[in-house]
Amino acid sequence: MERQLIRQALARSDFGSVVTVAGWVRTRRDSKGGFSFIELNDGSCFGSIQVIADGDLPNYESEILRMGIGSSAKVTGTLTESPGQGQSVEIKAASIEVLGFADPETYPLQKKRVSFERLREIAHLRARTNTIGAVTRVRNALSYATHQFYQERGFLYLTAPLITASDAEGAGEMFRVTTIDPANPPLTADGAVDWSEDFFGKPAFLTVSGQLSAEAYALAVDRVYTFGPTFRAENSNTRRHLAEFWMIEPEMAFADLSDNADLAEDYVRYMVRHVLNTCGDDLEFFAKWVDESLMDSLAAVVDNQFERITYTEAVDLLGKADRDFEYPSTWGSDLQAEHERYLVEEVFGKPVIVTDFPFDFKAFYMRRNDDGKTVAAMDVLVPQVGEIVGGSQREERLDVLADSMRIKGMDKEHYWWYLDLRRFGTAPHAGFGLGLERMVLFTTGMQNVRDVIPFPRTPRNAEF
RNA sequence: UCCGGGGUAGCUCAAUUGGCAGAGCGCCGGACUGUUAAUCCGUAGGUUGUGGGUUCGAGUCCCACCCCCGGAGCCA
Repeated sequence: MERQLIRQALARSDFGSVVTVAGWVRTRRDSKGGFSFIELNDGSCFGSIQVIADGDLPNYESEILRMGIGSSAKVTGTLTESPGQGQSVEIKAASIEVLGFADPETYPLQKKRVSFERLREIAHLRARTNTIGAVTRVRNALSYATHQFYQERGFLYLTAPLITASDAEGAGEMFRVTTIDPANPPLTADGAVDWSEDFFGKPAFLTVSGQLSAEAYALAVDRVYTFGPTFRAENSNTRRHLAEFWMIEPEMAFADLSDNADLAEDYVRYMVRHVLNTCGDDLEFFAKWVDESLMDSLAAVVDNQFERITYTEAVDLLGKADRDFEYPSTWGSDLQAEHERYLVEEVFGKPVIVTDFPFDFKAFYMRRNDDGKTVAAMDVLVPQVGEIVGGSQREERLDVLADSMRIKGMDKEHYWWYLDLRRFGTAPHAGFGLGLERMVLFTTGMQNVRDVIPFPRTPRNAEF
């Protein structure tokens, strides 16, 4: 007898057929009429399947009545139309094989709602909850849609290295990768750690971005995307930041900032459509229990063009705003979170792409505009989450790039190969990074990135 | 890292001026029921984050530290 996923069994209507499913008990309700209702879930879909366990079953008293929430079982029985409310299909069990009991005294999940904070402490079990199960399926759908979107458009999937010897990729503090024994490091003559003795013969770190690698490949095979983990050793304690997170970074040759913004907008809309098409039950759950405005937010992405404004226009809008900000916005200072939220949530009510930021507070690789003050950068901002995409047209002119690096105080020697890309057959190109966890937040209405990645890494937290 | 809030039963929380540590839910036992976050009755369940201090007496006041959450910064 072939076992089926519960998703497949629930979709059937050939009542009378024999089916086999397996999963974990979500609830058990006993009837002293001599039988029990067992809701079994295997994570293949939001719903559980109701199993009717009759008292005649040989192991009814000995096992089934001891089978609490979290127990695992394999059930074979007859698919029947359910007379009860809340489900159309159920299984009248012919046999129930208990695979693993879960002691209700010590099993940490209960039928009642458990706080997200508590679930983080039992991250190895939290995927068995409605919410985290739904998050897991949406996250998967976004990943699938990502590959589909880029593959359809001729982008090559690029596996960028996770270990880098660039000591500054321009995006925050880095984790060091070393094989040196910290208790007994090799030392130079002046007593400092001798990194030339380390595994790579120089200091090495976990990557903060695959962008530089992606640029090299885009300037050879036209368009690529990376999709992998990224690491930031910042002491960030917010609901939007992780020390290890997943980022998708497309990079296109022969493309400018406008092409880049088009790609980002198409990509985000593509993902939202895919989730709407494939995760209906999960979204319904989020809209009911997590974020009542979720469907409106998603509809705003599908039905509208994103608003596009320049940084300068944004500062003007903020200056005219009829409200007080904690920090005033002046041209030349970066937009504060409160400014971004005002623009996205109050002025436009849909995603906003802000472009052309001042050179002073943006990265060295961004292409300098003709005005001499701004660079061809862009941020995509969405309601609730804020910045979900950051990108730019890259500086393809060797002399300008070298000048920008000089102004930013960077050592050109470390970037010799990056400069080579401009020295030999340079071309206009552009790309961006999209944070997967932030995208999951946006598509689920969840509030905290720590709840939308399987095992979150944050300062002082890497238990699982 | 900075600012604010918090840490009391398995979970979510209460505890007046410093005066006998409580409730709901869950678990367990019983009743009842084609049930749906079932309902009703009952039992058990505590090193009040850690370490000091003040006091006849500290969950409560003082000092130090740890951890969690939210906001800010860093950014995706």
